[in-house]
Amino acid sequence: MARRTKAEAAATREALLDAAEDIFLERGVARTSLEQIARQAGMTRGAVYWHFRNKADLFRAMLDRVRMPFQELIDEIDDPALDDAPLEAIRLACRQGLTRLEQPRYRRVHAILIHHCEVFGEIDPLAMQNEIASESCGALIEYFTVACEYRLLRPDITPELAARLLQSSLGGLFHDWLRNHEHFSIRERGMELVDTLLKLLARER
Amino acid sequence: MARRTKAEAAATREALLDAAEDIFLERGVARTSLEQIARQAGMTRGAVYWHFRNKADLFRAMLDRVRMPFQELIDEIDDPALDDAPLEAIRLACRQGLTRLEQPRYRRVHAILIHHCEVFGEIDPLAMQNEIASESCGALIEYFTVACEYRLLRPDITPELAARLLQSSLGGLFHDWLRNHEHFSIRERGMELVDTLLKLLARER
DNA sequence: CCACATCCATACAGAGTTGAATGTAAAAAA
DNA sequence: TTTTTTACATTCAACTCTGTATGGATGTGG
Repeated sequence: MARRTKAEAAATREALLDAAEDIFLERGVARTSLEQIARQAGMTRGAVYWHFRNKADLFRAMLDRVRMPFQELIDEIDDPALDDAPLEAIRLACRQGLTRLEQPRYRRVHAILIHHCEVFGEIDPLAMQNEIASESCGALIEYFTVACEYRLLRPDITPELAARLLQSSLGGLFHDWLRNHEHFSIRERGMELVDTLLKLLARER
Repeated sequence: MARRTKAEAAATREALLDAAEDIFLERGVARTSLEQIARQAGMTRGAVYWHFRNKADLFRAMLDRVRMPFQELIDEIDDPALDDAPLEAIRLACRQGLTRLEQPRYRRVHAILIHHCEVFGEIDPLAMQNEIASESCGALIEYFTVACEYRLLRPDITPELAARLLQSSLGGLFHDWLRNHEHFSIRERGMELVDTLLKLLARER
């Protein structure tokens, strides 16, 4: 086989990651060999070992394609009016995140991370999930705290409790949806949850 | 090695299942060999293959030790007054389930099922999770429907929405707790969620 | 007390996977 | 153009795990 152009090489790298997503999702991470990934991409294991040190390295690269920090979601909305409307900011951030999750790549990679991989090598998916969860929960608490200071919350609800409620609800819904995404739309049902929860948590007026 | 007494044989079977829980939880299902399980139990693979057909069979046996259907939780409470107080029935059933989850064996096996195993052989953990989820959600909807007929719910909340909200919240909390159970008590925080949600969902009076 | 079934250890063959070594043709650098 | 590097394919040795076959000692039923 001949050497490829730089662009072609980058393309095979992406093809390998695509193939990994496919087979990881189908058979689970542990039970797929690098040979299967290579063949799915029309390559051999030589290509895999050229682009990645081993399976853990490939896995990390796969995850790197779908990072999504919470603050970034807020920034994307980019509406200065949201500084004075924390509950609306939460609502829009959730909408932004839920919408992005509907992109096939995001859904598939998260499904792999949560449902189709165990601890292996230097990779600890549970630690990654913990990072994501605690980061998003921390951001939620901040916004709910502002909402509390603005007297937007019911007086018997603390910001921490509100944040935990919302985060648990979305987390549970997220897990259910990842198990069978064809049954419902995560964006629709997620926003249904968010809207009702925010309505219930908000001070009556 | 000599043949053991019937009771001794049953004990080694349990010891093998205990050992499997230990190592499955530590290294994940896929990466633990039957040899490791046997050695952890002080046996060899011969014992494993005598008591179980293969790893999938052993896995099933491990799960069989912790079945917990929703209706059974209600029955355990056994209070006829609950027929007329569906919201209180839900509350107590949740408390019962959350309490049981704090038993180490239940926690560990569910952690394995949800976070430490992929699809393998004839075993599909996602299908099992789906069964559990849909069963409990169905039961919740029934009780919330009764509550709705009794005018116990806010008029803008449907039974389905209430059930989904509660189930998502508990599911999300459950996942978080399984990832790091030493950070908080599932029973306490779970009941906190349940109580606030039921309070928010109930009709004001 | 005898024969047999049971409970487990040991040994073995086979398959699958990994990582590294080596080969190689073309792209890129000189 | 020549040289070097790149981007893979191919091959090989080592390891691990599985399933099964076999053996042996001892409970257990008759």
